[in-house]
Amino acid sequence: MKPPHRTTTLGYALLGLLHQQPRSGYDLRKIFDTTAMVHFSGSPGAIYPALRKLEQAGLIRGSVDRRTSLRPRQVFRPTPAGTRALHVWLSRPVHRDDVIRRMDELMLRFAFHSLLDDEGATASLLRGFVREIDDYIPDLRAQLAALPATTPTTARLALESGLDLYRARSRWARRALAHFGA
Amino acid sequence: MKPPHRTTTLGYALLGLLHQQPRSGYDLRKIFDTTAMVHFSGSPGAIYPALRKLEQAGLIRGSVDRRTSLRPRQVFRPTPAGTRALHVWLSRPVHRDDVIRRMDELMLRFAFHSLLDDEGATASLLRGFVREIDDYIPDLRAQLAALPATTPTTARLALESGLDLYRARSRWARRALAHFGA
DNA sequence: AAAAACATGTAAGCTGTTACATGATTGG
DNA sequence: CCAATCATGTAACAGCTTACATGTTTTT
Repeated sequence: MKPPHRTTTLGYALLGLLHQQPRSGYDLRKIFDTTAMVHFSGSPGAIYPALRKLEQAGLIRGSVDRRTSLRPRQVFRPTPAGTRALHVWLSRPVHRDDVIRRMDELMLRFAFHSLLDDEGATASLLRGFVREIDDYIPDLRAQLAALPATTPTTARLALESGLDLYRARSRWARRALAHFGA
Repeated sequence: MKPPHRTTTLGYALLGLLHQQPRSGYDLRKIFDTTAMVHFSGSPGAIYPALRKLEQAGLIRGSVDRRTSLRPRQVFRPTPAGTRALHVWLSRPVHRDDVIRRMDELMLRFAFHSLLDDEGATASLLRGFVREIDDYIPDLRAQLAALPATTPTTARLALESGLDLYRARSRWARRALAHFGA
């Protein structure tokens, strides 16, 4: 029996992009290199092995395009199991750790959320987002207040910046909620 | 001849914390587990090997505390070479990639910047920060404007959130600049 | 004719994760 | 006395980076 296979954040990013339309490894690399999805590396040493793993896990399937050409390319598309895995991932509830340690993955999840085609689910994700952030903000504020008087100015300002960003995210999510009925 | 040894972001985080005061591996783990420096893992499998590497590179030196006790602890402090390496890192100019792909490291650098005790240098870092962000924002805005009409709402909103955060960072840096004369 | 972009991959090595392992001291 | 915290580490593994490797097609 195979080990369970944990899909990485990069794996879900690839799965989500392939759900939009079938693409080759090269297409995916270009996206990571040229769009705002820059925090993923478009290096071939990351993309091709990740595609291979998704294929082995049965979540995507590749097919050779332009077979006749001397420069063939392989385009990948999600299998039904891949689509299911993507839906499960998108539907995960928001936990405290998602907003503290995995904000990037959480925003990626949100970015692909439309493909669930369920405004209620998206509104629910956003409410979870707001809930966990608003729960965390007082913690940060307390940390700031508890800083010893000797704390260097830049350390204090860096923490204030973090607090600032969480407030900005909370406001953004509240505005975003307006797009989804509830 | 030894290979050059590239200090990782975690390495600089440790070096910076040890510059504030000598600490043990356990002290450092606690900091990562309980304060806003949460995006570093406090797992022993990360901390202890990282300390070992810094020691081998001659950047920190450990000394056994409470030698008599049955529960001794080893406290580390930076060597002169470690302090120099830290200063060089803190003094690096801000590049575009720092604000796009390495924002976390850049903010860590800022958080420790006070230890340079050079308000001019800190102001310069902040000006570089503002410059690169304000240079990047129009790019993001253009990407948003260039999004095809068919782009799913959540994808668009995620990109807007990113833009939002960069604006918040720019405002923060301008406010922070007021603390440093220039 | 050359450069840039297309297209796919492998190999070595480093970092970090997860899980395991051990034992001491302190507080309730 | 038991649980929590103190304190340090190792081993197996996964993942990504960097560098290398190869050849084609399009653009200048």
